[in-house]
Parts: sequence; structure tokens; C-alpha cells
Amino acid sequence: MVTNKQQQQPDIFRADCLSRSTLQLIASEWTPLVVFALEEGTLRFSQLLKRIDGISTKMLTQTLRAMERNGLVQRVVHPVVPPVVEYSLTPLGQALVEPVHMLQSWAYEHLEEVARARMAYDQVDHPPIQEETMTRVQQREQ
Amino acid sequence: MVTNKQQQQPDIFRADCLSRSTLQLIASEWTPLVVFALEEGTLRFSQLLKRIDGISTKMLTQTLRAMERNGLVQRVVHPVVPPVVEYSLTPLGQALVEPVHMLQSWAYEHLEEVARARMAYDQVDHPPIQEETMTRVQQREQ
DNA sequence: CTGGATCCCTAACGATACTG
DNA sequence: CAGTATCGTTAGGGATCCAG
Repeated sequence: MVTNKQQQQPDIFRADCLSRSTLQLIASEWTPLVVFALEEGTLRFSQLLKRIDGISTKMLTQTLRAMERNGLVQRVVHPVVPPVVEYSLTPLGQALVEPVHMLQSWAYEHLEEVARARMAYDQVDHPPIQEETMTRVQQREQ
Repeated sequence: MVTNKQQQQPDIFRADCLSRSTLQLIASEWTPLVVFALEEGTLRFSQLLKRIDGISTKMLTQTLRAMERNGLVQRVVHPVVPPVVEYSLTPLGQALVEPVHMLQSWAYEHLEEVARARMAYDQVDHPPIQEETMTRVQQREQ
């Protein structure tokens, strides 16, 4: 039975297309960072926590669980005390490395350009952007 | 002056690195879709609204404003009645097209793989994922 | 027509404390 | 060590009405 609501032709513009939710896996604040961190190999929970500056245990757990559920990471629990849990990318997760790297490259390369654009925008009139139209991320950096 | 807190070497793992917030421009639910929509040319607000299924006027406005501020889109207001406002990608925004396309490709190609991973995960024991560990997006698709 | 302003509810998230 | 549980705050975001 492959007769669900899914089209043969995925269409990112349709709200009910699976590709939408698939794309949004990486539209999370942390997923790309986890991908980067695990890119070079297996890491334990605490190692990830240290590597990814600013993430809380809650968000790390949450992100890892979601990624595991979506088949991006593998979670291996070693039944010892104290517990050892290792995370690594699955092949599916590794397939994501390159695309996400391109985003990183873009970010690195255009970092100053973006910064300049912001300053320019903020200086020009632009009736003081009301808080509602700023994302948390943007406010953080003020 | 280039002597702000920014390193010569951007480091995505640092919370205070500009590249972090730059990367997160596209970590928004809607930004990638706006990029896709504007990829082929200029569109008006209402056209974007129609093209991007499921977006609200508020989120579209918000997303466009953020993208404008960050130099990704250009907003042109034609002083006519009724008003005409056109949006298009700046060169900076166009530079984002390719990376984001790779994500789209990844999503399209691995769509079923992800779906299968989810089903497999959900069937196996896995003490019923508590709501807290699911993102809104994930809940939506249940 | 465009899109700003409000209202309001919910989900996201950090911080902290706690357990197998 | 690797999380889970809980609490409190705040941002996200839909719906709606309004103005230029």
C-alpha cells in the first residue's frame, strides 16, 4: 500500500508534503551542529555537550532523539556503570554532511556581508522594528 | 574597524560566533521556502503567500523582514494605489540558492528512508516519547 | 492590495534538581 | 555518566482587525 497522501512528485511548497517535514529536520537550531560534531566520528553525550557551545542537556537530548528517530544518528548504549552512550551518524546522516557543509561555507564566507547588511538596515529609518518581528536568535545578538 | 569580538577564524561551535547566527538564518521554518520561491524571479507579497502553502501573513512578513535586514532579499515598494510591493533575492540571497537546493535534494531523495526510520523507531519499544522531546513540526505530522 | 498592530494561546527553551 | 522531571519564562505563531 503506497497510496497515502504522498505524491510521486514531492513538492516542497505543499504543506502536506513529506519533504517539508524532512527539510525541517535541519531547520532546527541544533541539528546542523550535531551533524558537524559527529562528522568525524563517534562522540559521547558529554562530549557533544562540551563541543557544542551553548546547548543545554535538554536540547541536546531532544535533538539527538529526534535525529535518532529520523534515522540520522545511531545511539549505542553500553551496559556498564557508569553508563556509556555513544552517538554516531548513520549513512543517512552522513549524506547530510555535504549539504550542511555548504551552508556552513556560505555562513563563513558571507558573514561580514550579512553583518554589514544588518547595520545598514538598522541605521536607515525603518521605523524601529517592533520586537514581534525579530526572532529570538536575532535579539540575542544585540 | 574589524576589532570586534569576531575571530579571524569563524567557529560554528562557538555560541558567540557570528557564523552561528548567520547559519541560523536558514534554520528557520520558512526562509528556505522563500528562497526557493524567489529563486526564479521577483514575486509580490500575495504571490508568495499563495506559493508557500501554509504560511500566514504574519510569518511571511516576519520572514521577509528578517531576510531583508540580513541582506538576502530586496524589497521594492511601488508608490501606486493599490500598492505593489515586490520581493527579489539579492546577490547574497542568490548565493544561498545552491546550498539550500542541496538540502532540498537531500529531502526529496531520502524522504522515504526517513519515513521508514520513523516508523521503525516508533514501533520498537522506545518508552513513549514524551511530548517535551518532540518539536512542534514533528507533532503536526502525527 | 499590502502588511502593520493586537490579542492570546501554546510550544520552545533554559536552569536546576534528581535518579538508575 | 546520561539522561529525566519539573518549573518558569518567553518567544512563536495563528486569527483578526485595521490603515495607508
